[in-house]
Amino acid sequence: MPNRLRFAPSPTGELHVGNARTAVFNWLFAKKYGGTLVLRIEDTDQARSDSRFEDLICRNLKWLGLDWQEGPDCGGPFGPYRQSSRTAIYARHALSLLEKGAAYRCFCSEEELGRQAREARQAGVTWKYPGTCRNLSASVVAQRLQDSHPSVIRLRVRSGKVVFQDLVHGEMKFDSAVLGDPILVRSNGMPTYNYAVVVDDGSMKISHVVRGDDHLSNTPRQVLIYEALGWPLPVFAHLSTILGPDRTRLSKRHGATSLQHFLDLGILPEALLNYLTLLGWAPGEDQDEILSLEELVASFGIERVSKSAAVFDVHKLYFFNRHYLKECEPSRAVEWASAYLRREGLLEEVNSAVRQWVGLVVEAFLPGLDHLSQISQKAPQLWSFEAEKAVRDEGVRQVLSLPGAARVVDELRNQLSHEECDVVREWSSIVRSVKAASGQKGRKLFHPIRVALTGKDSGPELDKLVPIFEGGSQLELPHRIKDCRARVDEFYSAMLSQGLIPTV
RNA sequence: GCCCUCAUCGUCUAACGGCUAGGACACCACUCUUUCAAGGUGGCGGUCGGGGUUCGAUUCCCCGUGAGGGCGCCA
Repeated sequence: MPNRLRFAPSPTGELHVGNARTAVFNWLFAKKYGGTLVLRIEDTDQARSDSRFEDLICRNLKWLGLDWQEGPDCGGPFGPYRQSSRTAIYARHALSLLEKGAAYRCFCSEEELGRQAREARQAGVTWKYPGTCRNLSASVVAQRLQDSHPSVIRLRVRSGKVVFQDLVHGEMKFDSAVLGDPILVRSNGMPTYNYAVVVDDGSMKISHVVRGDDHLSNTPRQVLIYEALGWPLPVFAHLSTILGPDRTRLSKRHGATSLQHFLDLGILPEALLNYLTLLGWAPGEDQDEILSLEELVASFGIERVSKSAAVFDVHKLYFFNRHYLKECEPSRAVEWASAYLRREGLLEEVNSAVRQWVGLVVEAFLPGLDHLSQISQKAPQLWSFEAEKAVRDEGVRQVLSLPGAARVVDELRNQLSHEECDVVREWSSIVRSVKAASGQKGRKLFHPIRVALTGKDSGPELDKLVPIFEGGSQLELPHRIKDCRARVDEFYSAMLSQGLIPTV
């Protein structure tokens, strides 16, 4: 029998990393052991479902690098793949259960049952459906239906143990005595979740149900529905929950949790995929944790999946992202970075000259970035050079108090003042000349140069910044970038006005 | 309240019942460097508590404790 896996999100919001991880494990399972992955949209909650989210979820999954063989977008032999278009199927099977006597109609009112449940809870007693309508005679049922008395369809739960196999937890055994007869079909004719999944998984011939362990307690109920339908049980694999740093279920209040959010942040999909896989799974003794898509598939094994809940640690995600950012094709980072800079209004038209220049910017700032959107915090310093303000900065002042600092700035200004000098090409010889003329070397040489050029006491390497300043000053940008000469001149004047240049 | 699940450094995890409980992230220190990063080297740090079984328990069993989930005409 071929392996058939499924991922079944509800289109009620953006795809959460917890659900994405479930999708990843399903996908890995299908790739590793060979199998078909089915995407099914669980949109029976009409009030909260929105096709906009369905579209977004699909796009985000593809962005992560996942693919599926059957689904609402690509069709397949077991469709339709949206629960909202499967109501006839649910109704048909419900009818057959009714005929078999495996299910029955219940006319108890929602209010009455709700009242009982509340009272029981207050009294501290466990409540389950008492089975009032379990054994109504056929004529009574017919009469009430005739009177259009509203009714639901309930499963007739058998007594005894319920057993199923779970690849993560092993054999699971439950006593059906704690279960009340669950509702299969609501009074409005819509199926309940537990019933719809079973009908879908069964009729789509799903062989392995890999999902979150929040469904573990519902599984016995579902197993009984499989039994009633006379269908073979799939093998289950219940994945542990992902928690926030406070050890509660990861949710919106923990901040960034959706795939779309990480995409916007400038997290590379391969980094997120690698991290998500490592949440609740480890490749084994002494194996590197940095794993490509192919390596992940090769070393994955469902039997190594952890049973305990895992805390989502954004620092480790950033670690992977830094790694993949350094490895990634430069053009990819440049495209992405350009988008961020355009959003900040720092770029307009991105032609090939601009693109080349952004390449330099990315190369200069990349080593310090956790995620690419940080470029929009770092890069603006290329534009915002204010010498007057800079010389009042404490860090800068400290640099300028180094012996010979003023001399270095003065010499640098002299060197840059030659009309026909190509600053980028001659940068190292300019530095050499400043060094010779000022008699300074090491930090006493480079530090003053840095502050005069950038107005800051730290930042990317000067060798990388100089081409960025010079190149940037030649480009048609929304805001002009000052070249080295303008910077040093300005800085020198500011020093003069602050009395930082000793008069000789 | 009842039912279910889970429990190794701060976090993610590894360890046929048997080496000094291993690795990764984070953190700290050192190193490299013109600075901040990045890189390199090293360090700190853990088997939830109590009972058993055993020559020997992180591992098996029981009892606590803690955490998460389920008990809906939500998914």
